Amino acid sequence: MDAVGDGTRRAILERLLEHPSAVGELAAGLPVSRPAVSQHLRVLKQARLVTDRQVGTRRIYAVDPQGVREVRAYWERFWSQALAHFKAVADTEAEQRAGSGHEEKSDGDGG
Amino acid sequence: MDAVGDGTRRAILERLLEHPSAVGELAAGLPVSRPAVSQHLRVLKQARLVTDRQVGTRRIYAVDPQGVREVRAYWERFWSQALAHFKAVADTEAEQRAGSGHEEKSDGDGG
DNA sequence: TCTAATCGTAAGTGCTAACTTACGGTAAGT
DNA sequence: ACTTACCGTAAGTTAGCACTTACGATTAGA
Repeated sequence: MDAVGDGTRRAILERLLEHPSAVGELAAGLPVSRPAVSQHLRVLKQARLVTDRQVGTRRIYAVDPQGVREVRAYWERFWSQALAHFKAVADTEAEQRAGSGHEEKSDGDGG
Repeated sequence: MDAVGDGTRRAILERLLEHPSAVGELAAGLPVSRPAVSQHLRVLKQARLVTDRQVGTRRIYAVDPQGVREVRAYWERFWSQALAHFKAVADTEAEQRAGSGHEEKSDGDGG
């Protein structure tokens, strides 16, 4: 969750989705230093979103599809429950109104 | 995204999913002050996750199911693409492995 | 108009985390 | 063994955010 909350980490994830990469390669394509990327990768690794393996002096990071599925499932469940709950309540309230019209109000605030 | 990244905001959303509430009511059930809730509601409103309407001196906030659907769709698309992309790449690499090894290329960075 | 109730906003504070520089460690080549 | 390449981590700095207190604005009632 926190893992995908940061923009840089999402950029890293996007890169890794295309193909596994070493830390230096990732840093070269991002506006942050190599240690910063390394630290982000640590967070992603703790979140089980990436895996790493050593190849010579380099460390290749790759997306862990299993972790992606888990995070995705978590959020899908969250949103689904949210919508389901809302739908149920809206339905109950509609019955309670029993004939009263439902109106969506717009705040009209421009920003 | 940022909107649901904070725990307090998620708590507010959970409360609002049960039924629309005024700011004071929300604050009374949370361990933060009323202004804090008000600021969180501002973020949720900017994210189109809640709507508000004035009732007397009170302001009633409610979940905007349309916004919830949009945010949900955004993330579902994100994760789906991620998994789809990964699957495609994994498949391609599997074919490549069938004939030759896959080697990561290095490009010297200036440091 | 005066008072009570409710809310948003401004100003200021504390904590988290993202970032950089500096350093040490490991692997490969000569 | 020496050098080069690549990386993770520690230490320190800085920016952002969540929170609180203080204040002004709006609405309802007498």
